[in-house]
Amino acid sequence: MQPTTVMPPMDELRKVFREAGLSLTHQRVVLYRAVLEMRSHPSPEAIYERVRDEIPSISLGTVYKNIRAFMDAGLVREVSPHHGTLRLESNLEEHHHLVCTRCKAIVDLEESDLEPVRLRRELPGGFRVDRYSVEFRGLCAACSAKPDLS
Amino acid sequence: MQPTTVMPPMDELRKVFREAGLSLTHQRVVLYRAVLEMRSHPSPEAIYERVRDEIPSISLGTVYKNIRAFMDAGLVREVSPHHGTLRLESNLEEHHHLVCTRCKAIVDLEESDLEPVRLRRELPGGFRVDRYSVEFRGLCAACSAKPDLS
DNA sequence: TATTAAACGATAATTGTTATCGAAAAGTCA
DNA sequence: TGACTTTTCGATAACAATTATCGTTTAATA
Ligand SMILES: [Mn+2]
Ligand SMILES: [Mn+2]
Ligand SMILES: [Zn+2]
Ligand SMILES: [Zn+2]
Repeated sequence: MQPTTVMPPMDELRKVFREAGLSLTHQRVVLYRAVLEMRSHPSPEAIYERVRDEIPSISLGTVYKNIRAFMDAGLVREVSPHHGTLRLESNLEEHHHLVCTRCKAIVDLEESDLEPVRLRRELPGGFRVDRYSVEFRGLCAACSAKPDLS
Repeated sequence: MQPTTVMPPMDELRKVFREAGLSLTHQRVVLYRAVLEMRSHPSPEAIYERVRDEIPSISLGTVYKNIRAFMDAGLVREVSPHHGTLRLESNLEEHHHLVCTRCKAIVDLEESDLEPVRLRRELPGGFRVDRYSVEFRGLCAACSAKPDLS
């Protein structure tokens, strides 16, 4: 059972946006609700398609701009810190990763560096697992030394 | 200590490429060796920069083509299956992912679905971890039903 | 070495994303 | 509420990462 994300009512949304420093527009409300409802980790395109039912005149640029605003405000995240460019893996051994979210560095962690991951239940509906790996996200030494020039 | 990737000598390379169905070209040899040496999970651009020292006339297109060929042959992999496009995460709880490498579907796994991940050693040099998550890669039910139309 | 198939380099095309800008809507405060 | 200021919107241009095209060069085969 998924943790039920209650769809925030209008006055709750007003507060959320206020605290995020985002003024409340119709497009934003519809976009935010759409993203919260879609539990499929949607792409900008997928959100665009979905939201066009409600606001046919909305522009793809507006979708991107607001997604970015939501991310900057911490209302949503991106699934992968490497979505911008392909990164190659030449280490074919089973292993794990340490990922710096600032400089995008990726460092290997040997499989033997951690205890084997153990599932407590069956995986949902017939998913066939090839491999798994653990991703530790954070800041590398160099990046956490530098000031947060956001 | 990293598992030392021995740089394959020429006759070993000849065999690797033969088995992968790739004819042996100078560009390929240099590219493959570069990727194996670079343990930083390099981007195509980074590989390009590196290889230009040895083959100044090489084209970025050739880098992309051969990376693709290496991936198709299973000689290297891509770090993230979602590097093509941004995917949004609206579930701010700690959780994990089931990822279908065919259709790119991403399904949440609750934190409580697996035993906590435990490290056996200290993390290398001052890395500060914000969060971690486990990614299970494989084929979803729908995709593993369908034939492999590659 | 001649023939054939595959790969290369240059460059055009595509795709995902961001920037620009005038018009429209939202925030502010009397 | 209305005048004024600030922000956002939609349209579209610009960019960046990646793939496709194509004539030339190189490798595989015998
Ligand atoms: Mn790795
Ligand atoms: Mn998720
Ligand atoms: Zn870093
Ligand atoms: Zn699938």
